[in-house]
Order: sequence, then C-alpha cells, then structure tokens
Amino acid sequence: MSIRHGLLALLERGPMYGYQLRSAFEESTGATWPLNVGQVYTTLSRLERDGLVRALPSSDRSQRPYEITEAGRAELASWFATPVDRGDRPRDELTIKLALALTTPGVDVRSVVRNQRAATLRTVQELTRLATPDPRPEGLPARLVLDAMLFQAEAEIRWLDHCETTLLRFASPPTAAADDARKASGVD
Amino acid sequence: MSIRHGLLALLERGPMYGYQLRSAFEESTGATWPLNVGQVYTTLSRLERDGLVRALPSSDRSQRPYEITEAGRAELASWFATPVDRGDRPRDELTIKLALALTTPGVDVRSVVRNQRAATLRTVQELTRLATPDPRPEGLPARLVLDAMLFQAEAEIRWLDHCETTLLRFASPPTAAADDARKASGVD
DNA sequence: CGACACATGTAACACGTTACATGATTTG
DNA sequence: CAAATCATGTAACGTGTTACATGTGTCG
Repeated sequence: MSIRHGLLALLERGPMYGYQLRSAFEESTGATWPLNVGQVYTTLSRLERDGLVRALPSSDRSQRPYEITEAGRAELASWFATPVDRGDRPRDELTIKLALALTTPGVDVRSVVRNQRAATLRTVQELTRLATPDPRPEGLPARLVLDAMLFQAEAEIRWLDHCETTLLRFASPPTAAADDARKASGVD
Repeated sequence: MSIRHGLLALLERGPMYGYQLRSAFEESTGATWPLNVGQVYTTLSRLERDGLVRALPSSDRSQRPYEITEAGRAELASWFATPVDRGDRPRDELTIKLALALTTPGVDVRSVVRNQRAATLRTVQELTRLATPDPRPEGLPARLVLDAMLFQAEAEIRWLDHCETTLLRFASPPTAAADDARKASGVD
C-alpha cells in the first residue's frame, strides 16, 4: 500500500494532478522505484472510490487536480503514526530462495550465495557512487532513500557471508558419514 | 513470485500435494511468513496452467499430488542461477514513508523515526530470542531465515539512527519560518 | 508539418489474500 | 457421535504492472 499512502502524502502538500504526482513521487524516492503514470490514475480512482481524495472542479479539462479529504488526512496520519511491523512486510525473495536452496536436490547452495554476493556487491558500489553528498535540502529525501538501499545491501552482504560460514560448519561434508565425523570431533 | 518458485523447489524433492506443500514451506521459512492453504492451491493451478507442474494420477481422490515438469525444472534452475536484483525488489514501505514524511506538512518526522525505531528494536529482541541455536541440520533453513530478518532489522535501526543525525544536521539551522514552527510546537 | 513532451485514462492480467464451502479421516 | 484435523477447492477482492488509446500543446 505504499503508493496509495504515498499519493495521499503528496496531496497533503496541496492539490495536484496525476502527472504531477508521478514526478513528485519519483523525485522524493529518487527514481529508485520508477512509477508508471498509469498506476497513478488507477490508484487515484481507487482513492476517490474510498473517499480519501476528491477530484477538484477545474476549468481546464486537460488537467484534473485532486485534493485530499478529511478521511484521507486521517488515513495518512494513521499511516505515519503506525510503525511498519515485521508481519506487514512482504516475503523476501532472496531469503526464501536461499532457505529452499538448502533442501533442494541438485542445487549448489554455495554458488547461489556467491553469485548473489557478487550482484549485491555491485549494487553497493553503484549506490555508493550515486550517493554523492548533495547539500541541497530538496535532495534530502532521495538521499535518505539511497542510504536505506545501501544499508540494506550491506546487511545482505553480511548475511550472505554469515550463510557461507554457517554452511561450512554444517554442510561442507555432504554425506551422512561426515555427520558422525563432526560429532566425533566435538565441534560446537 | 516467491511462492511460485518456492513450491517448485519443494516439488523438486519429489511429488507432494497441497497440504504437504504448505507445511513444508512453512517449515523451511520458519513460520516467519505464514502461508494460507488456499494460496497453495491457486498457485498450483497457475503453475499447472503454465506447464511447470503436472497433477499425478492418484487412486486416492482425497490427496492430489503434483510433480514438477521439465519446464518447471528449467524455470527453477533459472531462478536459483539468477541473483535477485535491486530493481526486482518491491517498494520498501518504510523508506517511502520516511522520505515522504520529510516533505509532508504537519508531520513530525523525528517522532515517526523514533516510533519506528522502538518497534524495530522490539523486533530485534524478539528475533534474538527466537534464534536460539538449534544444532539439528533440519533447523538450518529456518535459522538462516531468522538471521536474515535479524540482519535486516539491525540495518534498519542503523538507518533510522542515521536519519535522525542527518535530520539534526540539516533541519537544525534552517529558515526563519521553520525556526518559528519549531519554537511554536515546543520541540527540543 | 512532424516530433516530442505533457496529460488522461482504460483494459487486461499477475500475484497475493481472505473467506467460505465441502468432504474425508482421525480421535476422545 | 462429535469435534478436531486433514485436505481440496473456489469466489471475490486488493494492489501492482504493463500496454495501449487518446488528446493537447509546443517548438524546430
């Protein structure tokens, strides 16, 4: 529901029409997640259907500005006031992929880990390159978005490394016989 | 598309029916993201429609096992071979929320940050509690999932702190208007 | 004029989610 | 027997996404 609330937040600045909303959204989120214009209109329709926004009467039929309603303001305030919970988050594809790779026959988990690590490392480098200091206050939101992506990517690297070392301790000897060997040697 | 591929991966172990798939999925992902049974059946239908799985002839009409097809194996292999890219990921709600909070009138960004930080900290603590060492190799996938959530939550804390300090550096010596606003609201 | 950016809108589809309806099987 | 669990399936809806159709204004 990020787009819904995102548009509501933008309309809290004042009435805007679809095309403007798209530019404003992409400016705030730093073009990290491009937003199709069509999506803006469909989302606006749904917001209007739900009474959270209202189309303004406009002389210019080529631009249809919307304004946020009282119900919209309430919804928005509730959004900002409620922290994002762990249970709210969508399933993380990478986590699922690795978890399942462990028990899927014919899959070389370590190469999956290493491939992902290389890709994520490239992401880190690209993000670091993009996140050049921009002292203008207008650039602040986009900057923080980049930082968020960067922090996440770095955490992903750490997790992948953690996975690799854990795999070494656990699954390096793939046969059951090796299990006995580990037990006998008294590791951990 | 995590569920699609997840079910494919589970079927790579051998034929299974819907109810089993749900248990297996939740066991692998450690009940972090509970999976509605209905979703398994809808997803299985779509997989069958796309030729990635095939319903097995079964004497028992109360259990309808599926097997993965060759096309399914190819799709699965491609999934494991292709790293998750930054652009693939869904929009992150928290990031968007904070980015927009910065430019939404009437929103106290710092309290949003602090509220979220407290919630995420609780998540960290709960995850730490849950991630007790389980030496059984069967528990490995679920354990790594918990670790992933933990690493992400910790990164989120770091990012929130980073936001707060950045806000201090930026919004402290601002325009005279904002100065008045801050003074009037009695912050600091 | 023709190309291009601006601007709106719709149709179609994918996936995820919940709620519900329906049976079979086990078990107290 | 009754209740719980196992097991399948569908209907309806929500968001997100793309592709397409349409029109307006501007500028070289």
